Amino acid sequence: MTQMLIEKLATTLQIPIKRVEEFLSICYIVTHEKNELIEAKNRVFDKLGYIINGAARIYYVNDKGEEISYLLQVNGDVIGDFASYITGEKSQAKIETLLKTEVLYFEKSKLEKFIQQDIFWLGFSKHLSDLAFLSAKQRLDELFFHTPEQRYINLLKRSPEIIQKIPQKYISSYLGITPQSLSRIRKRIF
Amino acid sequence: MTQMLIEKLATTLQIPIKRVEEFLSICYIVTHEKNELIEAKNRVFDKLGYIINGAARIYYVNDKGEEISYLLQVNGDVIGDFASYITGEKSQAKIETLLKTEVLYFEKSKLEKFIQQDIFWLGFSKHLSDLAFLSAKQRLDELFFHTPEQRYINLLKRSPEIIQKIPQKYISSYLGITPQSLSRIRKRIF
DNA sequence: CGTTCAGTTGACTAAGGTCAATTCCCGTGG
DNA sequence: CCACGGGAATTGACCTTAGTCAACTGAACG
Repeated sequence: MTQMLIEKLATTLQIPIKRVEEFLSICYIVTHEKNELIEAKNRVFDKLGYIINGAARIYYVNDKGEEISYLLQVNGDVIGDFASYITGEKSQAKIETLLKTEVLYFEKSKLEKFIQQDIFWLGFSKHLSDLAFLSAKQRLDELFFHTPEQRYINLLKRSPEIIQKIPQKYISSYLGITPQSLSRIRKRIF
Repeated sequence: MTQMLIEKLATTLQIPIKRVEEFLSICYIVTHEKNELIEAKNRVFDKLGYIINGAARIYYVNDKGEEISYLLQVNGDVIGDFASYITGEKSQAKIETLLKTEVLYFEKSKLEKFIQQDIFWLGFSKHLSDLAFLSAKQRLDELFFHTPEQRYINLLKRSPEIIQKIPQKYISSYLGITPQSLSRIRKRIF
């Protein structure tokens, strides 16, 4: 475990280094191969992951069998279905790596044990919910207030990493449009 | 304070009646007139409200001066900007009642005092964040997976109360379309 | 080389946006 | 009681943009 990762987690999670070290005692790292299906649908998400290095997509398959990319996650992003994590209900989401990807996982049950031992972790747990809310709201705002073209331009600015790492067909789906439309938008804005 | 309201809150918040009674000690009720601007923009939301009876819209004004209805809230819904509530940052949202509306408010600072006295309220506070996340995700899914027409049909099913109480111009904005388009959708689906 | 799949391009369709005119509804004042 | 005014809702004509289906290009890989 590098010092850099610890510091980054401290910043992201807004907790002291000491606490990060404590937290890491219930974490484990898995290295996934490229294009590995790491979560199938119809299961309860009893853990969350943090991408140390790599890229993944969280997607759904609709009734026509089309895959719809709900989220594209890169370094520092979370993977999992937070709704399933908090409600304990089954998730329809599937997760696939797009590159060789190192993920730091922790299990809900372990965090719950922590909470029983030290109330600090309940506050931490609330903070996770707050972060999940804020990122859902951000994505919601993006969809609600902007056109696909604006969303693509915003994505270019906000996350060049996604543009770089992830094939266009997934990006178009994430933006809520077809690959053809994305291709035309790209043509239009240059 | 009616018994019915207490029971409803116990269900909504998923806490025992005893706790609801305790919670109500830091709450107060305000009755707003119809079409009252109850929150201007550029302020921090240090409280949240629960609509006992009535209707309100949470909206933004874009750079063209157009009002965009972000949320339409009726009986049992929350009013406020949860993002501003948790981050302490200023909100661009404005809130206006659409009917004479009774709202149950509580202040963040009061809840924080509660938390210091009894850890139960930290769990409660996390639960609020979870609920906020789930409703943001629900709205996000609605926007991401469905067309405006489907969204209107879903709204008809999910909340006839909104259709009844709230003028179409706000509903169209909430759905992300113009009043003209909503009018055409209504024509189309009958 | 040939296969495969991502990405692009073209022709056409569908749906929502825009602008303007009209109708409907409702409250108010003569 | 009726006429009028004003805003909401509808309708029409036209525009813009994304979807669809199909063909083509290009790069990666065996």
